[in-house]
Amino acid sequence: MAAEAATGEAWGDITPDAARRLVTAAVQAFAERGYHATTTRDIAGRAGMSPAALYIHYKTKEELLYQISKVGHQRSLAMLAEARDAEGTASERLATAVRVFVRWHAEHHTTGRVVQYELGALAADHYAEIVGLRRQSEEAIRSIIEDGVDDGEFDVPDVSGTTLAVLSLCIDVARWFNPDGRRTPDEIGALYADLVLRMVRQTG
Amino acid sequence: MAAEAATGEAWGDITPDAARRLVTAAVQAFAERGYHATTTRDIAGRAGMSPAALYIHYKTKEELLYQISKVGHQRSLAMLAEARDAEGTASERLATAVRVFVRWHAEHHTTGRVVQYELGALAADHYAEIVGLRRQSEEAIRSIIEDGVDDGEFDVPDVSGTTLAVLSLCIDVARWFNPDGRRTPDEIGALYADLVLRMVRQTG
DNA sequence: CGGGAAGCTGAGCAAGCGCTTAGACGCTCC
DNA sequence: GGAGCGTCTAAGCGCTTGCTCAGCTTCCCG
Repeated sequence: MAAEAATGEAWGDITPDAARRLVTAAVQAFAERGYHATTTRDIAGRAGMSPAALYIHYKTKEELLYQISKVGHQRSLAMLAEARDAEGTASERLATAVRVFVRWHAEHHTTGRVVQYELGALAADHYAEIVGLRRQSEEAIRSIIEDGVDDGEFDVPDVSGTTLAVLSLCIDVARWFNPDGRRTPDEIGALYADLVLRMVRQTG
Repeated sequence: MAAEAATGEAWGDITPDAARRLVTAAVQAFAERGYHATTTRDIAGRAGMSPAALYIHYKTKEELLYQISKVGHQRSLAMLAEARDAEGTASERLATAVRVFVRWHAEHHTTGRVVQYELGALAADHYAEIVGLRRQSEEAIRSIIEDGVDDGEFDVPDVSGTTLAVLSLCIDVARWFNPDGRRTPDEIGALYADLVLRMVRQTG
């Protein structure tokens, strides 16, 4: 319910209405079963239309995945870039980046699952484009960590390895997060921000 | 090459020869394309036989996935349980657990990808069995962290949340690890053991 | 040498797939 | 009022899928 509301909410700016219904239906189906196990008949059915209607709005099933993947990655990148460019110390900016990124992957864990784990089903040219967006996200995190090292706030022997680990930790939230579980997205965001700061800060 | 050798090596005790070839072929195919996108014809072809020969050794395609998943999870659990039961401080045992677990997910990243990310394709009863093994793995990590807290070595406000984060961090290595990349499995294991200790240790 | 199990193949079946087509509906605009 | 357009459906095409089966070979055991 909350999850479904969130799924819909994130795609509010897609028009016409039928196209938006198709995208949200596809997100849910892809997240539950995976791209390859999802049929176009299933997507159309969830959106309340016949199988053929899908092809009026999207040329192929893969184009639906591309749309979802592109929008999701653009949003991720925007969040991380905003945290990087904000005022404040490197610790504050890193904590914000992790908190926001993790919270998004928990709240929108269906979208996150598709965005992060169904990349391999994209066509070659679409895949290349998405990989570009991912590299920019990685650069945003790395840049904050480098600032912290330069300022003497952080003690990080392996900057790119730690960047990878931080991103990996945040992303994997989409895989295991359960909306019926004990923790809210806010709580997980706060916990992870704390854990990441411990990973990079000057040791005692 | 190294990766393929590792893929084969991990399944050395399966007989007869044809069954082992099928399993290693299935691991590679599932890891590359995912379970649903892999055809039984592809698996049989990689193992050097006709599509029909697969069904002499395994009743269904899902049974192949189950076999891979079960053996992989049993090995994971054995590694973590051994680290839990070893001599030494909680710090030493946690570092060993992470180092070994991460190294395995890097060395056997094809197997790891299948084991960790294709669970959802298992039949309901097989899935339930695997979930039991996963819970035991989680308990092993949690137990080491609890020991560290009791001994005053660790400062962990949220034990189960941190346990989840540690496991998640290790598991996700299978997703991003690239054998042609700069880092060896040993190096990643050492880096991650250090990062995890920083997450749990008393802050100075 | 003979018989039966085990391993394997070529051919193919039923079902389900992504996607297309022909045609009908309702809307706007002149 | 009817032409034109965007939206949608029922039907179905061509293909691939997981899986089966009759029959062939190979090898062990007496």
